[in-house]
Amino acid sequence: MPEGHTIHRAARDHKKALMGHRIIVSSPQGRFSDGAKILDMHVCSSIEAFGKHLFYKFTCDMYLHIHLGLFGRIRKTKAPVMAPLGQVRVRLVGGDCCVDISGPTICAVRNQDEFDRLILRIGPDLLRDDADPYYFFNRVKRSRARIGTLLMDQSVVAGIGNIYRTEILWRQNIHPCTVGKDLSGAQLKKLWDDAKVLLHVGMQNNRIITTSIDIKGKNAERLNIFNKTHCPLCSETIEKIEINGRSAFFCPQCQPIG
DNA sequence: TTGATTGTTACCGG
DNA sequence: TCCGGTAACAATCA
Repeated sequence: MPEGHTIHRAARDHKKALMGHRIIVSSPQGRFSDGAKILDMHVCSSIEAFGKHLFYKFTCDMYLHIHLGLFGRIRKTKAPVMAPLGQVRVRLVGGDCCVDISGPTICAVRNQDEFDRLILRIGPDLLRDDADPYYFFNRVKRSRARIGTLLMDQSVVAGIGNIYRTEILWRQNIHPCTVGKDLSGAQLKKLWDDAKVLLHVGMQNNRIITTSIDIKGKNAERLNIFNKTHCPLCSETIEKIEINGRSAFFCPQCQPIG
């Protein structure tokens, strides 16, 4: 479910609902009792997203670190608090808000030092104002890896997942197997700018939208070629390949190998 | 029951 | 040192 926009959206929403409140952190299924005990009843002082990582900071100077992985979900509900739905690992209750987190691959309590080291590993985040595009350009230009691999490497650029990878490369007419070194500065600048726009659109709408078709229609197509059979531009048959174990799609006509 | 899935890390071999 | 492949982990749905 989550690419970068999901996490940043959650951070924004949860800030309004949880910050400044005393928070009860619990593990309804008893699957994360260590974190729950440490953070019980402290005030939430900030919530921030870095790429796909989410950090809730508490006044006891500890962070709750969440990464949803492939299957994780965040559900926010209003009081009264209901029985948890599915395998809820952590529940945050404060103000009139209840946040349930299920299926995360990372769900841990961090101190300041651990937080600082984690942040260093994360590349420029397309959804953060402080993101440095030149770091991304340089990493790609020096690399012999395929751009399809590099876009998913969160130390190169943070926030892009499997669906955005396919869609962004199609929009820029770049074959996913093109080697990083072979891309021009102009191509990389367009790639960065487009990715940034798409992630912001995703955050606004709370869903991935990469088509320019009217997004208000309920049945409007929201993706161009991901999981599709034909290219919406040239009608060519879309090809499916695996890159680093994940499916990638491309149009052989619109995305010639560079 | 099986397979697929909007993710990441560790480890190994070339 | 870089890059690709594999396994492991997570939860849900068709």
